[in-house]
Amino acid sequence: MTEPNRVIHRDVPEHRPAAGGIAARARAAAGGPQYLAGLNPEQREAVETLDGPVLVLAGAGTGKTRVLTTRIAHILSQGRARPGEILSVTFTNKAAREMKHRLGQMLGQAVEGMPWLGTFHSIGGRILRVHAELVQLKSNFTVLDVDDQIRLLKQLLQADNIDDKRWPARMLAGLIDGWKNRGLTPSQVPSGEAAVFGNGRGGKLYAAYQERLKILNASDFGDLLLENIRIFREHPDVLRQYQQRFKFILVDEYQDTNVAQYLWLRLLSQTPQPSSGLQTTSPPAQDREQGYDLADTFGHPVAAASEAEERTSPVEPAITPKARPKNICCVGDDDQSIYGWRGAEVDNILRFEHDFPGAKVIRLERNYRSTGHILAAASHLIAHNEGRLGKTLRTEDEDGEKVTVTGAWDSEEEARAIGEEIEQLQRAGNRLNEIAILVRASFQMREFEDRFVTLGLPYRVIGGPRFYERAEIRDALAYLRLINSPADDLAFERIVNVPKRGLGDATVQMLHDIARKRRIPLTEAARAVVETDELKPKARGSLRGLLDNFDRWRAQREIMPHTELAEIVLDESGYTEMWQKDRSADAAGRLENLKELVRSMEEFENLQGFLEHISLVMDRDGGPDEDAVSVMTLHSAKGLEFDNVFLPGWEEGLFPHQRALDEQGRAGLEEERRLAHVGLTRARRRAKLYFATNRRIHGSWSTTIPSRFLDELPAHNVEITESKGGSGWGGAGGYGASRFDNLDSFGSSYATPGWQRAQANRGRGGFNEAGTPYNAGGSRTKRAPLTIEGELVAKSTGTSSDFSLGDRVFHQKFGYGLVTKIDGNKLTITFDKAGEKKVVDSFVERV
DNA sequence: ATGTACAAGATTTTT
DNA sequence: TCTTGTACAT
Repeated sequence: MTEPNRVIHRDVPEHRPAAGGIAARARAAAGGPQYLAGLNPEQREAVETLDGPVLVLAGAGTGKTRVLTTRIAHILSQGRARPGEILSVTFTNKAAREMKHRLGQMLGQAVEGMPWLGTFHSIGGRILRVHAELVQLKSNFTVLDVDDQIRLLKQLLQADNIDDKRWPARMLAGLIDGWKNRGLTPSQVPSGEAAVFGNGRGGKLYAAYQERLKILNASDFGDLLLENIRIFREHPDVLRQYQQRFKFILVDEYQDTNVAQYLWLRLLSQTPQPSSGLQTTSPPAQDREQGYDLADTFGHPVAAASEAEERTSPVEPAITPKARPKNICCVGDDDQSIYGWRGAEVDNILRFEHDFPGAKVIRLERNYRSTGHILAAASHLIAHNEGRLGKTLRTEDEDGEKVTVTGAWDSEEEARAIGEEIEQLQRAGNRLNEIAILVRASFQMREFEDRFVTLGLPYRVIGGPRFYERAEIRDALAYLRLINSPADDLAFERIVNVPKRGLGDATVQMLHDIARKRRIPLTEAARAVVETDELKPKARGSLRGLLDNFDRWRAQREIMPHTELAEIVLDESGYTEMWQKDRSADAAGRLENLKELVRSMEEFENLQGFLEHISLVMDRDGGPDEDAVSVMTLHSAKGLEFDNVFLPGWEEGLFPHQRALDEQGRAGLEEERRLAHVGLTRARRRAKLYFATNRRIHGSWSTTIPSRFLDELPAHNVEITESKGGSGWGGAGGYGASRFDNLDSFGSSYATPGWQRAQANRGRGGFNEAGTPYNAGGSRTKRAPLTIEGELVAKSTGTSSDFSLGDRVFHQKFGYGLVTKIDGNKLTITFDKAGEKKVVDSFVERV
């Protein structure tokens, strides 16, 4: 083994002696411990309790991030640690950036000396790079993303002639990912899942996958942490170094950590024994039972290669009374755990006190974000969950406006109603940046986009494909990756025929066969093949040309700046040209993105540095900050806040999502409810809930019933409104009042779906399907008489659609037209002026 | 090697 | 209904 100490020093430049001055600077910048002044007593305690493990149970809007940043400032200011001795992990890059930004504001320059600030994966990756040789990698390994992972698996499946259509590579990738998140070896995987790989063969495929990763000098995201854990287990001296280095550990969003992250944290957070090295005792029995046993976990990811090593089981660091956990501070909210489906363990936070003996639990319960009504509604809703630690949030803000609940006929009307409310808010002086629409599933977004385009309302969709996930960026990066590391098969494969150069599947397949048989990377295989006659002359020439290009670029790399090299590569490879020739609408945008990519390279010293950054950190930065409504999923809204929040689609089957209920049962329901809680608590001043009675699911119309979560809201804080602005299902006079009775008042009528009752009781024609649970696939032919204020009075029908093909109709907005297609209540009409449109039959009138 | 026709499947998503 | 991926023909 090399001398990790030295290596680490190279890797951590901020650890120079000058760092000691930071505490002083920090104190000066903050004017003494004045930064503590604005904190309430709870927050202050969370900041100042520096000794021993601390769990901060922080509800929504209680100043979590502020506590974490202030805590770091406090540690520095007290001289308890130097920047390099603090490890702060967050869940997302976004959160890490936010933290860094705030620290910068608080400490000025000092933040530059704060290197161990980032996500689990980025920090894990960083440690792994330093000790790469311990897992038989070179330190410049590439990190595969999901896409690469899937393609690698496809290759392996193909090579092994495993062609099981039920389990395509993408699903296998998902499984492997899941296993790694849970810290499992193939042998520990639940039999149902293991069967996917076939008996015995499963291990082989997995082993082949891991082996191939090593040959390609690559790692997937799961391994960034798992290999870390392995190194820590097998090389106690390395572990001890990091244990000694990190005097303080801070973790944000602890409720979202998965098992691998948990294990990693637990290893790092122990105090090493000063005298006799690490304890070798076994972990507590409870851990073993619950599958958290460190010793059992992931001896070696490559099953075949590991057998020998596993028997010489290394010493197992464990938390014992002697090796006490030290200054770890985890911040989280069990009520905001919404990532269970991807391996997050709420249990981690629920078990904190058990895992870290002597832990102090501090609750932050004063909410600084939302008004009284919103907070009350959210708290009452979440109180229906059983498995929670329990917090009672309070606010000193005014009650504000009640949470509104609005019913709409269908999703289109829902979008229209929300659009009009937004315009109203805008007229009243609200900035669009302070308005968000949070949906459960991304397919809901389209309806809003359509509507906003019509209205000319600026909007932005958050959480679309990230910058670096775009095809053109990934292609360009593949070129650069391949220059940097010739062994990068996935990069090679990605660009070997992009732009088209006559090297199709057959050629690539051949290269694969050679590469795998000889256990060499594709590039080397290509080099070998070019020397033979195995390829047709045309393909051979083409491949040779490509290899020559790369040789030239690699040579140029030494003598020219990397940005210039990038431009040359994109140019000479014909890649830029390919998009220039492309006539499709987004080609210009793609070229623009490529320029942006080159521009972003300027910040880095060299190609290597840039690529390392890319694989772990690069994130699309929000574009220019123009005023626009945000549309996003509830999941991506976590951690954000807006004055006005619209929450459409509160219907059974959609929210709570049917699949969550089917697959996770009660746990699934509780997670959905937490999601609802997260949604509500994003709002500062106004929260507006919507449900539609009809929604199109996979193309066919279904009648839906309002979400049970609506029943779980406290009547006192909620107002039932009509769908506004000429779109409601009118005549809601007595409707509101009757609903109030059905809203939940603490502890009562949880089981009775009041909304369903209310609907059934209305006794209005047309709602004959209301209350019928979720009949997917049923096409709706009967409908209610609609009073559309300001528009038309729709037809009252007791029978099926009154329109027939060829009917001449009138529409308020589009004018006169001809019915050309009928689909349930959706009509396709060719309007005289507006052209062909799809319209709900209630908005047109036969003339 | 590339274009077209048809079937299947369609939450949430970070690194 | 619409997208995506695979099978097949050119």
